[in-house]
Amino acid sequence: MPYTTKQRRAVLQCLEERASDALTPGEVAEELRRSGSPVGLATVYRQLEQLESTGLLHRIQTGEGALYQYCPHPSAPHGCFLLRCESCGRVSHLDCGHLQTLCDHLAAEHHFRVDPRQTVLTGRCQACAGKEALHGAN
Amino acid sequence: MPYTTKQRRAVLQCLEERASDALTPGEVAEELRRSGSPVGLATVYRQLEQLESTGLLHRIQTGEGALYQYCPHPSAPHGCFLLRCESCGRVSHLDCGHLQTLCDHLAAEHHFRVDPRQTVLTGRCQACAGKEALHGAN
DNA sequence: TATAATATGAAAACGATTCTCAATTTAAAA
DNA sequence: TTTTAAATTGAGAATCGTTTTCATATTATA
Repeated sequence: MPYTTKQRRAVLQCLEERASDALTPGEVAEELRRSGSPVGLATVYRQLEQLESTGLLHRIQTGEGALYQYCPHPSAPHGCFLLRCESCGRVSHLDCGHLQTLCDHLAAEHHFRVDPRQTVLTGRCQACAGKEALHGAN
Repeated sequence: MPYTTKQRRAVLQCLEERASDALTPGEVAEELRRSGSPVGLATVYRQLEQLESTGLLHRIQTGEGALYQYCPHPSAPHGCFLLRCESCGRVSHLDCGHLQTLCDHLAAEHHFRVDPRQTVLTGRCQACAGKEALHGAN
């Protein structure tokens, strides 16, 4: 059974305080160092993995590595989906009936059970879509 | 402007012949070596990247690295979504009106434009969901 | 052909992540 | 409280996927 260590609490608190950001393990370690409670990078990795497996954190896999973000409603009945803007990197949470409807449809008609915890809808947020319409598209 | 080299053709042909599989760059290189037209790993990476950017290949990012799969309909009007079974790893293509409806809804109500080419719906296919119901869940 | 632009491949470099292992901390038992 | 066994820590080494380097080879064009 896992022990409750001060490193574990520090990692979770760090992500809770920056609940609107998705951070890399390195950024978490740096943040903790600056705030005066340094945690070894290996331990940061270990704790992030454990906290994710219990549902307290979201994990977002990008081409450059993993991001972790605090999960605001860890015990939602059906989990929640993530929207990630590939331009600014921001991740937002989406709890929308239409998505549930789609998942039901996929299960019934396409024999596929989507796992919301593993699925990230990637695209453009409004702000970034607007900017790119002005300047040259990307 | 890119040249049409024999390595480029070999990489694309390799993935076309195994259109139902998502392969790692290393697996592509190995396959080519075995089939008698070896291509350097660095070149495999370069060609996969280019072929993906033209829409001929899908790219799926996993925790262990990237997978590439032949795209059966590269010029679909709205792109297509991918379903990936996190148990057996198989990737299937989904061209479904319900998904388009959802994307329209997200754009209209949530101000977010999903990019199908960047989005992978991860979950369990029927076969794997069935197996796991029998044996211990995973 | 001659040439200029582009691609190749082997090896080195790189960066994210995992592993190793001795030292430390935790939680529960005595 | 002390003891004890299990679990965690952290620094550095190791691993692994990917990118870069650069001299050589290939491609398309003049």
